[in-house]
Order: sequence, then structure tokens, then C-alpha cells
Amino acid sequence: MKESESTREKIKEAATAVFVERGYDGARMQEIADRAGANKAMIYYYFNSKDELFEAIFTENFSTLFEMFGKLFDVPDFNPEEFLPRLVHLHLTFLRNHPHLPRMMAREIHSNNPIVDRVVRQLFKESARPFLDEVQKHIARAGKSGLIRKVDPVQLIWNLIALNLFTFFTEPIMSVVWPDQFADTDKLLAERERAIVDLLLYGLLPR
Amino acid sequence: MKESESTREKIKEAATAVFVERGYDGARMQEIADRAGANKAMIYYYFNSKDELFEAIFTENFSTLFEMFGKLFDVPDFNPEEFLPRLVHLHLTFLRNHPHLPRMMAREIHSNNPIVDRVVRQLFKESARPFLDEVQKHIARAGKSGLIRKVDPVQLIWNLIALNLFTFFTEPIMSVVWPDQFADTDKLLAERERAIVDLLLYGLLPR
DNA sequence: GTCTATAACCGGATAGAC
DNA sequence: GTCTATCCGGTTATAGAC
Repeated sequence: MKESESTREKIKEAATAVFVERGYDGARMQEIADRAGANKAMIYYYFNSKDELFEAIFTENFSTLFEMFGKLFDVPDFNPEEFLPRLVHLHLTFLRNHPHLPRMMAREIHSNNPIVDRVVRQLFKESARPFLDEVQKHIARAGKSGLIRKVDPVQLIWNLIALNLFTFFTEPIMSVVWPDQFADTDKLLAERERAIVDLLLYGLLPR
Repeated sequence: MKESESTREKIKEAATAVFVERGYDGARMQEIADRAGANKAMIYYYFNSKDELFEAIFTENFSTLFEMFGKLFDVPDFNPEEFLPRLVHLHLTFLRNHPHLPRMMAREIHSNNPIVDRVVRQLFKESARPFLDEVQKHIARAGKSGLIRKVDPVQLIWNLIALNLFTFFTEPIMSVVWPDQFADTDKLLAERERAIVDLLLYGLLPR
């Protein structure tokens, strides 16, 4: 019983790594088994097919992503000079600590894989829709009260996510273009954070 | 001779579509042949393997992307109030007219496919490095002369590309989150363009 | 729960006729 | 240049012993 749980976990860990590295189509059940220190039959014993294994992995990982968004935007106080730097910092830190998430997302998002489509829709409906509406209201109110300039809330949220996520999404290309920037990840993210917060605050606070 | 060129072209077109839809690993030579109205043997007659076919397609498509970047940033006049709106408009329009490029990029960029790595490195060295250095100097000069605030040129370029590219990169997720926004692409891109230019100009012009 | 062996199929690649 | 038939290795999945 103890041993079995451990095998199941090892398979999940190995599968996550392999799906991230090779994508759904490139992933090989044999490689997952090898990395888990098990054999293929065990994978089919715990999960029933490659599809079901992928769905389990994908759902689990994207749950964390959507939960994070909940925490990120869930702030009672909307004072922009405190909220925006905090949000950018939390988002970048989270992405840095879960580097496989943006990678997996980038790979599978355009794959037309029905599993991906279904999971994204469901997770979104369950855990993102309500608070996203809240955030939009917050931003709209902040605009009316003069805390920030009046901007389209949806566009602002897009800009926020775009600026934060982009570094991780395009790391392989950017690390070719500016290799020295990627030599020191700490420094890179610190500079990225500063630049993003700078642009946002300067671009949003009323003059 | 005439017919042969046409077959080659048809294969290339079909291959582009299939590689975009399914990714390198998911693409099937049979499907490419079918869509080209040819048979598998013809693909191997013109291209010698799946790898070489992919390299041809990938190189061709990414050449256009890198050429576009050259045009985008190649402006003698750096007056930000004219340059920035123009750049955002050209970039978004280009991406809109070549929707397969960001999709292919998102899919293959994290694949560790040596072909991708090689092509990106080469194209970058050939056509991007020189003018990117130029742009950085332009931005630095604009900062010193007071045309814009003093910002890190590399970070500004990242922000520019991030804001523009993100809409296309994450369309499948965003269209789930805000389906009404994606009902009318023209309107969506017009609003996106306005929001990006607004943030950039307000965030960059000196007070 | 774990493992070996193997079925059943698929996909890239080629031979060879026309 | 074009097409059919086929090879062959690899991949998902299962049967069945322990």
C-alpha cells in the first residue's frame, strides 16, 4: 500500500517531466516508465491510457496555475502603488518557481487536443470566472475614483499578464537574442520586475 | 516542369498547415500528402525526410518573421509619438495577417528540437543582431535627449514585443476567458492597439 | 502490485514500375 | 515526375505469470 502510492507518485512526476519536455505527441510511455523506475504495464495499471495519464497531469498542473491567479488578484485594498508591485512580484516569483507551467502551456495550447480544451474550460469556469469579474469592477472603480487613469479593465489585465508571462514563454528565443541577460536569472527577473512595475505605475497613475 | 513546381508548392503549403496544426511530432506525412493532393513518395522525392521538410518550412516562415522585425524597427526618425503607434500598428497587423507564425513559434519553441534551435540562431545572427543594436542605441539616445523617460532599452523592447505578441500567443485561453472579445477580431485588435499605445505613450513620455 | 512477453497497429521511409 | 506496394522499426496497449 505504501509502496504502491509511491509508485503512482513516481509515475506522475516522471510523466510531468516527459510531457513538458516532449509534449503530448512526443512523449513516450517507455520513457515515462524508465524515469519512474517502473515498467510500462504499471502505468496502464494506475492510469488506463496515455490520454488519461495526460489528462491527470495536465489538470493537476493547471489547477495550481488557476489557483495562483485567484490569490494574485484577490486583494481587498486596491491602492495601485501597493497592489501593482505586489502583483508583479508574486506572479513572477510563482512562474519562476514553476517553470514547467508556462512551458507546458505554450506547447499544448495550440494543439487542438480536446483534453486541453476541456480542462481549460472547466478550470476556468470553476475557479477564475467569479474573481475575474471582481477584479474588473475594482479596476473600473479605481478609474472612476481617480486612483488610476480610466482604462479598459480587460485590456489592463491582459497587459499585466502579457508583461509578466512573456519572459518565461519566450525564454528560448530571448536567451539567443540576449544571452548575457539570461546568464544570471536572479538579476534578469529583478530587472524585469523593476521595468514592468515602472511602466505600469508611470502609465497608470494620474498626472 | 510547370506541374512539378506546382506540386512542390502544394506540398509546402500543406506541410505548413499540418505542422502548425499538429506540431512536428503530431504531423503525419500521410496527412500532408493527402492535403497536397499528392502521395507520400512525392514528399520524399522533393524533400528527403520529415526533418528536412520541417526545416524548409520552419526556416521559410521564420525568415518572414525576422524580416518583419527588421522593417518594424528600422526607422530613421525616433519621435516616440509617431514611432510607437506606428510600430504597434505594423506589428499587430503583420501578426494578424500571418496567424500561423505565433502559433508555430509557441508550439516548437520549447520542443528542444535541434532544427528549431539551429534555425533560430542562424536567422537571428543573419538578420536581427545588427539592427537590434541600433534600436537599443536609438532608445538610449531618446532617453538622454529627453524625448522619452530614461528606461532600459532591452526591457522596453521586451515590453513592446510582449504586449503585441501576447494576444496571439494565448488566443485559445483568452477566447475561453473573454469569448465576447474574440467574437469580432477587428474590434478586438483595434481595442488592443489603442490600449497598448496608450500605456506605452503615457508610460514613456516625460511629464 | 509488479514484471515479461507479445499483440496489434502505425508511421517514416524506400523500391521499382510507369 | 508520379504512383503503388511494401518494408521495418517503433509505439500503445494487453495477456498472463508471479
